[in-house]
Amino acid sequence: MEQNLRELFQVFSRRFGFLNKDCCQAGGHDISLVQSHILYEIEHQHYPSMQQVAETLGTDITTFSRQVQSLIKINLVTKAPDPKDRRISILSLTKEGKGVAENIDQQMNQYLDDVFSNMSQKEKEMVIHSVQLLNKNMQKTSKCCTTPLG
Amino acid sequence: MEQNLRELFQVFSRRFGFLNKDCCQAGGHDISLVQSHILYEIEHQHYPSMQQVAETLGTDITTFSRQVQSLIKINLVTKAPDPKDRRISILSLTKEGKGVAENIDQQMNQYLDDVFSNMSQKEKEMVIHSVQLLNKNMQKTSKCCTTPLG
DNA sequence: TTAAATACTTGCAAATTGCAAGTAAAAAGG
DNA sequence: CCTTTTTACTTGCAATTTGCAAGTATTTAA
Repeated sequence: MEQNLRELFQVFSRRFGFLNKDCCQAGGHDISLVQSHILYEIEHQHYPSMQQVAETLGTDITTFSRQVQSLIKINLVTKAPDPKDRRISILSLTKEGKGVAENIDQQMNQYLDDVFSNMSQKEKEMVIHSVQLLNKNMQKTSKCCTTPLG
Repeated sequence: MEQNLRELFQVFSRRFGFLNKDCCQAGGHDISLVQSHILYEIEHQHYPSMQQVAETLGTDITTFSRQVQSLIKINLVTKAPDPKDRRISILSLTKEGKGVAENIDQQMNQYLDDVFSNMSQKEKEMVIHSVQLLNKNMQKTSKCCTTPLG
């Protein structure tokens, strides 16, 4: 049973990874998977700094810096110095960036709806509750695999 | 609620990705994440061909070919022509490769046990059942994100 | 018995990576 | 106040990883 645990998660995680990959190519601007994750995080965090997003994604800051540059170049992201601490760069999505992020999000949710459409309401609630529980416990067990910002 | 669905999965998937990453570095030979996934799949499939594993992982076959070469070089994997069709290369783990894979697996399971240790037996069963259900339904919905070998 | 398909490998050139070493701004210490 | 240290980020560079195009070898189809 324990053995199956990792396998279960591995399969799910891979499938979800494929979904992410497919959606960032089909969805909007034909951006890379890494870029898609960056857009997602910028949208979900409240005026995050470079550090914060890089940390969340577990990316080296130098690599991240360059990825952001490329996103700025294609006009999906902007970077502005924090007025209270000018070392810090605050990231946000441009109107176009928001569009792309939303497009990806819609596609993913459409697929996920499809996945859930074969479940009963009870099952759906169970699954959601389960993953919530999983996330909560993974955060608690900070022994491993949690960047400070989780 | 729908919006939270993707977020839920995104967070879980990322955490599990970090676990995989950490474990392949701590676990055995300081191999890369990609290599860790390859070892895992070779172990779990029954005498797979190059194509099969590459397909499962969603990797381009040329990239995969080179990754396998590097794993052969460090003596974790062997490649043998299929006697029934000599175009096909059958992959298997060396004794050392099995050791590394097992090491990684133990570390991951130890972490996962830890995560589950704060749950009741009922909760644990629910979570397992949920992810099984999720996997089953994701496979069924082949619209997207499933390589032929899933 | 020749043509087409399959399984894989190599040549390249582009993209991605991370460490080391930089700049610039803020915080801490004296 | 002025110097030192720390923090946030950027660039140089060299190594790795990537995928397309074009190859070889073997098998299947015609």
